[in-house]
Amino acid sequence: MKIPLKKPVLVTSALPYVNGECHIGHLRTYVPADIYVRVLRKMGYDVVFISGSDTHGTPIVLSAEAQGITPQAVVEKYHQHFKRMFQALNVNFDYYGRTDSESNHRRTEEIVKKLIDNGYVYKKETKQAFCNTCGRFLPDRYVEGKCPYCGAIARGDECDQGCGKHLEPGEIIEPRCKICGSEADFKEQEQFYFKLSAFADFLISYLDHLGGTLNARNYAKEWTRKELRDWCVTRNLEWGVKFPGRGDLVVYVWVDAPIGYISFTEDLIKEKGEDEKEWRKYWKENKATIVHFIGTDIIYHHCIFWPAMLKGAGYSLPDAVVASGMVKIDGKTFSKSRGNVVWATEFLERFHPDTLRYYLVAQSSHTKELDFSWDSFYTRVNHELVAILGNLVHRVVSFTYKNFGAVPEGDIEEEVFAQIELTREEVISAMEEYEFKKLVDAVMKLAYFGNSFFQREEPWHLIKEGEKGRERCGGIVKNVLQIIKAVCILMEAVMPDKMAEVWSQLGMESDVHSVMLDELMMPIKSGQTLKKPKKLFERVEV
RNA sequence: GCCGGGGUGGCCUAGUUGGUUAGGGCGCUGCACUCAUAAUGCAGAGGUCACGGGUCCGAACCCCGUCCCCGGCACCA
Repeated sequence: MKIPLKKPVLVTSALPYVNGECHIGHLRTYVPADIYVRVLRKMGYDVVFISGSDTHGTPIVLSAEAQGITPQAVVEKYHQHFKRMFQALNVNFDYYGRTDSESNHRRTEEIVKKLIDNGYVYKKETKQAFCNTCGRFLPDRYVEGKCPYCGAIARGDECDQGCGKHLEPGEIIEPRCKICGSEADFKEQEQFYFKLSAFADFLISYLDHLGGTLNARNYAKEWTRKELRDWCVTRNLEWGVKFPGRGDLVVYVWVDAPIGYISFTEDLIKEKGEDEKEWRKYWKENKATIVHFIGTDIIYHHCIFWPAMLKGAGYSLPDAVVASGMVKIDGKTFSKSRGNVVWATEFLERFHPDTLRYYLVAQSSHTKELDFSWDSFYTRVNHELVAILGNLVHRVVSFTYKNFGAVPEGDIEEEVFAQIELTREEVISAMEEYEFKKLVDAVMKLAYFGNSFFQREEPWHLIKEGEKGRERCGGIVKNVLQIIKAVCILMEAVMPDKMAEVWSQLGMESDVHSVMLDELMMPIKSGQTLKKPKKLFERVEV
């Protein structure tokens, strides 16, 4: 999707649910979002990048109980953990909030009230499983019993191991509490529902124009072909945003979580000291382009539920939803309980964050499943980062440093400019397609061209062939330094630390993080002193 | 069951409206080079594009049928 340059862009990254540590599955969504933002800025866009912790909901309450601490304490612990991880990985949000903030409570209440006023939320009596031992209502997923259709063991909402049928509340036979194991029974309980069914026509036409990746759009369209059922948007919990006028109910987490996108924008505006009304530009007046980065697991919430809520409450609608595929490990599904998981901390103790950033986008197309294996990681680091990119930088900078000490005189050849220009175009179209693999492939191809060019011209011979040879040699070297400079600018979004290192080795004075794409075609300055070369990446051994 | 995405040389994979000898990477073989982290460069071998039929001057790509793999199926973050 081409984004109009005149509008500001708001990029959001899915909110991590803070009841556990960060793993590479999370990063598969956040790293590309960060890359996207960095490239957009280099292209001249005015971008705001936000995210935050999703702090409410039953799992956090249960996890707190299990540890004998408050939900606040659980949230605090993992909120800080995620903040540290993002910092360590150079995922630079302009604002990273949390959904239990005062501003998010206020915005959620405002939106829910608006939905009630507009007639999109109604009251309904439902049967709710109640555990007498735990003394509380149970969400359907914490109810276990027998399927009334096939007799298999089933969950409260679905016969997940038997016939696969969806179960209505109250249908399951011999319900038990999954938490304590004792018998549960059903009680009548008042809940509030969101009239999703009223938005069917709206969603069908909305999805036709929605930008982003095809997987998100296709999944969502599929839902609109079926009957859209109304959503129960309240829960019997203490922890969460109180439903207006009801002290005993909180709103369902999927209501207040995406509203975080709005309240975090407000918080950012406030933090920047701008006019408090500035956020309206993004969320009320349609004056910005809104892009959501998510995983395929929450497409339903972002492409169906969320736009319907926004529409119903009179807010601006997202322009694009970019959904990344799930991560597998050695071909197997992620599973914390089976230990089939790679934690971010574990990774960062052993490797540089930029190698992970590179791997995550280089390994597979964004919308496809990514099958992580240490073997494929080592191959990419050793054969691509060390052998192609690191080697190009090291051989050329070393050679120049030793023989010239500074960038030599010479003109940039047409062939080199053409190659850089081609790469620039490939990078831009990769962004329009949300294909981050195409970005790294294009830049690696440019590095490959650099190696090939250097090899072909054999400057190590020229340098020994008198004054004429030395002059010619300098010209060659300058051309390859220009290629490295271009690689730096284009790859900064993927490996910000490493490219800053190269930038400094080249003796550049500016900041590679804020350099624009226009710099690509500006010849590197002759006479600029190089820094003492250092290996860029270390080989990793199996 | 329904829906979606796939099945391309030993492995991974590109192929956007059908059009010259189906691209790339890993691995493999040979040669060159020594500035560089035994890194690089050049060249080469290797494919009935799941299977059967059809449309067309022409199909990996379109249509029909068959087989296989993966994912989703709603209140789950």
